[in-house]
Amino acid sequence: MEPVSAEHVTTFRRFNRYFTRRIGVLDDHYLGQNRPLGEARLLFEIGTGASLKDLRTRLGLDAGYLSRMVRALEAQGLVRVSVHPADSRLRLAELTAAGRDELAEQHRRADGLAEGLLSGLSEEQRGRLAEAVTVAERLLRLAGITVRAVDAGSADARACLAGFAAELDERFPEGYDTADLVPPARIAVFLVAYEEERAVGCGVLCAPDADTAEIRHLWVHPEARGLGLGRRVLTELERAAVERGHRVVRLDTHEVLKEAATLYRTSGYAEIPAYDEDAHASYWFEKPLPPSPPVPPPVPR
Amino acid sequence: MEPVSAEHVTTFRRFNRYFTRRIGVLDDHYLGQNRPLGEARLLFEIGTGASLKDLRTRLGLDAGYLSRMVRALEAQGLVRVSVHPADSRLRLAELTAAGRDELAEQHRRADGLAEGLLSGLSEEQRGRLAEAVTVAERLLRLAGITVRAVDAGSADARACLAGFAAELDERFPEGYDTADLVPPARIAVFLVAYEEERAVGCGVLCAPDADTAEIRHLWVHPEARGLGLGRRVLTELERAAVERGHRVVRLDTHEVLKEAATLYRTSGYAEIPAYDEDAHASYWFEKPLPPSPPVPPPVPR
DNA sequence: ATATTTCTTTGACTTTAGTCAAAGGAAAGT
DNA sequence: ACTTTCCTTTGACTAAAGTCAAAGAAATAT
Repeated sequence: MEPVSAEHVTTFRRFNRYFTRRIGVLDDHYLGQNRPLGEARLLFEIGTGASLKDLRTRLGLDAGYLSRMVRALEAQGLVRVSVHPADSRLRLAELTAAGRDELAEQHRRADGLAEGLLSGLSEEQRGRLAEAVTVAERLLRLAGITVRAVDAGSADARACLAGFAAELDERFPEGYDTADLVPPARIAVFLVAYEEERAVGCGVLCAPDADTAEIRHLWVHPEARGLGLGRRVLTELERAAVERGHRVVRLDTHEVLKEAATLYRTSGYAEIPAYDEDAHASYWFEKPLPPSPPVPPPVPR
Repeated sequence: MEPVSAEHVTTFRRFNRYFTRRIGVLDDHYLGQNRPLGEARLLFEIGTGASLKDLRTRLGLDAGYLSRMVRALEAQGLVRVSVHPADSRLRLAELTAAGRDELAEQHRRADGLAEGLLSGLSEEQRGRLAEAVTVAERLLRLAGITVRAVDAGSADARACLAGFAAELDERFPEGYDTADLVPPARIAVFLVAYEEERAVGCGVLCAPDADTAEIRHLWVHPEARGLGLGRRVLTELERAAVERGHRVVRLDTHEVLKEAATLYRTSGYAEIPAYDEDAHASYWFEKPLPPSPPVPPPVPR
């Protein structure tokens, strides 16, 4: 959309360089006592147990290389390897007590180093640093999330709807039945947000008529909340509605979903009378859309 | 001093982990086309020219290893090596045109990646990210700076005083003569601030009498400004004064040094009448010190 | 039931990274 | 003038990291 200013690029790169030089050295994995970096990383990644396949993709390693490393850790008594119960082609790696001990020691050292570094600051400054890195992490995570239109029947789409329904079921005193989800046939656009290939949010656009679009099932995975992802998906849905030529978009929400109502109000939605008798709705909102299609974006690249 | 809260350690470590995983991969040096990381780093570090000795300490490499790598780059036509004009034991490495081209390409790629990442955010979010990383970088730099008492005649002490004098000479219309510096014999404590072994600031404590301490030549290297280092050195000087049993500390400053007066005022100093006729002073300040020695700190560790 | 795909293991490599010690030329200390 | 220290080069290594291909066992597709 907007071009990225050179100043922001410079600032960000300066930080990257400084940070990797200063802190990268104090990276957790370099603290694996006398262990080669690869093994230390592997130990860390196995954590509470993982299949070799997972480890391979997570660490981006060659299959042969990984196999040997895991066997080396096994020979050292740090890891136990078993056949995966569900699929006997897979191997499952888990830490032994000794492995957990070493990992714990690794964490203790990392804590010690971080503590040493932070001790050079006053408590107030530490607070400001903590806040700054929290903000930076949130924004970096958000920047790495992509929102894509997917088939409403795809596994990711269904997983998101299941997450959405499970959460409403918990939040509503009367529960929530997956039958109340919008039927796939009525879905015009299904957006899924991906964070590193994991589906972490969704939103559905329906088209009750040519003028009107309706947004439903806007949901963000609990682990991806607080990043501003809800707003991002909402914006993308509106963009899709504009592209499809709708002139107004409406949606409903319920008072138990406080954050939602705030999001809609601050996104230009105005409350309107009920347009249906959804049992799970207590507010109805509407927002006019700009004429479609907007000027085609200048495609910076 | 104050213990570091576990929460801050956790927050900071979480960020470290996330950042090195997400961004470390996009580290400048990994962008050295098909070049081994070591060579790419070396190319980057040579930049506008450096002695092998410098490179060795900056990169922390074995002398033999470095020598071979430089020769390899030379064989590839990226680097030119010559005898150092001032000391013929040293070798000077410089980039050739081809070397500069490759480095420029490396930078372009890094810029491109950073831009791609930032393009996932709105302009407003990018601004917030830039601000957050700027704050974080400042605080991390400050945290890495150590302030130590050194001999007033040491090279670092003299280098700082020279920097201080040169700056005043430039700022004062009438100039500043190094003869106006406090004579070494009258220096009770000389503190130097080190950032990664580089002297980046200083402060002098004199002791006109048993009750009174006087702070002079408080200075921070231009490249280390904005970190809060001036306040840090000031605090350390006051601590030294308390330890030595002084009951009050005074200092003077001049109106052309605006930042200084603000620092003193916000550090508990009150303006007092002139206690000398220093040509470079237009304000005089004083601050009472707590009784000495303060309760010995609880030494957390 | 057969072919194809997926996942892991093994063997046989290469490249990168790094260490250590000896040696020689140049500068600095005495 | 001398010894000592500093800086670089060279030889002779080792360890870590990574690649590629073949092969076998298990699951999936046809």
